[in-house]
Amino acid sequence: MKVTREQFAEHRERILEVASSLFREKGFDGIGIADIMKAAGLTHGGFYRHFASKDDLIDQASRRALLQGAAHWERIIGDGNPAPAALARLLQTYLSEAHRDASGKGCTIAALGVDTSRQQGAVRKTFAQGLEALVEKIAALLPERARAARRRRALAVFAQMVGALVMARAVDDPVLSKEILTAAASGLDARGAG
Amino acid sequence: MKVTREQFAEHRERILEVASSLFREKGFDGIGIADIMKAAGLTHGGFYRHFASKDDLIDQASRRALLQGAAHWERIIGDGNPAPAALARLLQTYLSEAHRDASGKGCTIAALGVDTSRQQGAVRKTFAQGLEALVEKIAALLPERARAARRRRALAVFAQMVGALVMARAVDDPVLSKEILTAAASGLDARGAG
DNA sequence: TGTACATCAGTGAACGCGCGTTCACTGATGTAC
DNA sequence: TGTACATCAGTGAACGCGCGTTCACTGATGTAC
Repeated sequence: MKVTREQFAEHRERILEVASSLFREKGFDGIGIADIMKAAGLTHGGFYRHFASKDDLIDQASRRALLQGAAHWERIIGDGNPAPAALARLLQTYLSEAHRDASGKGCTIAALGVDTSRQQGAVRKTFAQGLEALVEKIAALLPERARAARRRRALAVFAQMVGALVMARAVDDPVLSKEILTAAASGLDARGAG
Repeated sequence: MKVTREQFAEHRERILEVASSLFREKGFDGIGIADIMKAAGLTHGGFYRHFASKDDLIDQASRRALLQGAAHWERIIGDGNPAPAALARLLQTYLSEAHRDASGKGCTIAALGVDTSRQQGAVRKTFAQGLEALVEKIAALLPERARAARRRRALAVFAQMVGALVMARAVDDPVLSKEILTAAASGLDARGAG
């Protein structure tokens, strides 16, 4: 049966929300339309009233996840003063066991970057834009005078964050996993202060 | 028809070789048994004479890819003297556009780390062991006196390498992609020399 | 404000397809004598 | 060394299953009057 315009919009939001989480958890290939719709409290047939295809959902859900990630970073960073403390807060949160164990609610770059590199179409551009936004937030917290130097180091810092999370999630040994997170955090803290 | 013992062993090697490459390129879910066997010059039916299941192949192909990766690193590093030059060589190779564009022949951690974190079973242990081996090779090139400090920084350095490769592959903008690789390389070079 | 009706969001069965896996069969291998 | 035969690697059809997508249908919505 038809639903109100508001309900339709709510359903769409719910599908995007659920999809952005399940994609991050299980990968683009690891979760199907039917399960996403079920998780959103709907049946799979109605999916195509909201999205043109799974690829369309992949792009839009990724965009949403990246935007929410940037908003989350903003909350952690606050006004960004003092910068070293704000950067330390970001690193501590990002390189935590909690973040490692909650991929569905966590960083989209770390969770879906590899999946995206295997994808063709709109998602790859969406990812580049999402990545740029996060890199800029890191750059704003770095001490270098020159804008180019800040950006260069922001890219390196973010790479280390993403790589550490990917590695910490891949290994099965909890001691090694924690060691990876700690090593990356301490390495970046030491530099962030300099 | 039956084949000689040597041919059987060759076929097994060829399946592993092809699988280790195709998995890295397309992910564990992105390539099927039939296509792997076809790429190895065989038909899919014979697969189960060689491996118990796809999961079994995933584990064994990953192990092979990780071992070959370690061997490749050894060739790049050489005798490891002088250490800063050896580390610089490793970074230059790892963070090259060639490596970025050849995921099927490249680093298994960067290509399949995220896939592995979604997997359960033997692969995750295989990955932890493979990762340990690579980290040790980096640690041996670092200047820190204390073993623990070398290991800590080796983990951080490797995280940055992996993250940079993942990010460089995910974005569609070739300028940004190259920028990521360069930023990570210069960041690590500066520290490696210190 | 009330009524008639076109619209369309949602349902669930059905579609074709590709997947991992199984199976009967083939015929070369390699062993027993 | 030669022969008979059990073994088994490889083939290709077939299996059940889950996937993305389509479709006829339902009935509440929201618009035209």
